[in-house]
Amino acid sequence: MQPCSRIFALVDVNNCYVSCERVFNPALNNRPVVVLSNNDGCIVARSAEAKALGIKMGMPLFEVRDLIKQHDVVVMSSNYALYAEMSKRFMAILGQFVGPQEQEIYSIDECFLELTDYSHLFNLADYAQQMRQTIAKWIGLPVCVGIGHSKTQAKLANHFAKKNPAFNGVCNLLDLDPLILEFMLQSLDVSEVWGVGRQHTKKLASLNILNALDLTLSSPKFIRQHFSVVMERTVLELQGIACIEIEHTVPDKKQIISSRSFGKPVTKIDDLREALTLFVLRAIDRLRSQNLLCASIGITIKTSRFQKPYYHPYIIVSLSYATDDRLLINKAVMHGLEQIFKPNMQYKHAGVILMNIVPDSKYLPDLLADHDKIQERKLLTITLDEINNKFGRDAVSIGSCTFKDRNWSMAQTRKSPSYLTSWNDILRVN
DNA sequence: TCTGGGGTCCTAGGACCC
DNA sequence: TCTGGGGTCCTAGGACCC
Repeated sequence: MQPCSRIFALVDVNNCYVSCERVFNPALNNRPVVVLSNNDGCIVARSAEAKALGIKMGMPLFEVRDLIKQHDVVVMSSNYALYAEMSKRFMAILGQFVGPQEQEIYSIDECFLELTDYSHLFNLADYAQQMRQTIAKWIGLPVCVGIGHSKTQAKLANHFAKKNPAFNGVCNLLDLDPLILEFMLQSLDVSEVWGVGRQHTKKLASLNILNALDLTLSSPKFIRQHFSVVMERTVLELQGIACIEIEHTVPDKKQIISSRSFGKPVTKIDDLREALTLFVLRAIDRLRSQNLLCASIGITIKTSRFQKPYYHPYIIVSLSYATDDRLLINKAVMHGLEQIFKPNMQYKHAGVILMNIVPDSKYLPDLLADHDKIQERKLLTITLDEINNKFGRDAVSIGSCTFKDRNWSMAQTRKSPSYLTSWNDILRVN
């Protein structure tokens, strides 16, 4: 074990949504419980008891109706506001165990920690047990912790911690006997590895890579030839070489989706208009809450994918400038809808996607100060007001900037009403 | 009859510019 | 008249994640 190798942990709430419900309703303890998706259509969370009955993640409710009746399974609609609040507290508690740079909120119920600097201060398994106990005591949620030399290893270890009670909720790969680890990897289907989905599982099988050990022992180069850099990284990570960093700050969204399935099929364009208008409002709320603007919008409507013919058109409407204006965006969405709407169809789903997202102009000073932090393509928008206030010049610009050797080059998009040709132009007027 | 919602990244290929 | 290559940008599609 090299002294310089990094150490990561993944902390994960067990059966998150069910566990959150149980905190406020202890009568649910020791009973099979499932939580449903938005339209009460699918199962999105299951208690251990429900899993034991063979109820699978993502199953449509109607397929397990009999099982549910037979075993008196508690069925609940989801309450995302509750889960989000519990998640916030869960993350805050973990924040007391590491520095802000060492914590990544990965999803509502998962948190990566970097523990590299703690291994000489604490026994890491004990430290992880402390986290578990604190979370259990303060907010009543059960969690498991996996520890390894990379995020992928930490994920794997977390899986082991959950499946094998002997670990008592904490699995530290670094402490494991190599032979036992090898056996565990061999017993684990390759599809359980983080980053390996259904399609890749099939392809890996054709290459005779069937379990986690096979993949760990594969040559990264060989894997790169058959897959992409993503899978190559997965192999390296499995081998204990950290390739994926902790993201301690939440990056700006690159797209914001608001979409829903309809309980009953929708046939009239007016009903779609109504639904899409609501989605626009929801999406813009999220856009604004993060001080972002968007410059194009995707509109999608779909018939049931379980029925033929499956009609699922998609259109992108570009705006001439980045905005968060409700009326403007809604108008664009209505326009797009008219392009793709076909009558006599049974629509089951619709959605709005805000794209081409850029920071609100109020971040411009930060961008100026930190411009060497921006390494690659990044959309930069400067509004008319911003230019007037800051630079006293009447200009509007939307464009992609490429950062090269501390010089900005700016390529205007076709849509720009007018544009500045270089970053220096802006600096000069200043 | 009933089948979730919200994201990211990578790659390939075409358009376009110089 | 014919012919080129490097580079960027954009999009679609496919894969993955929770």
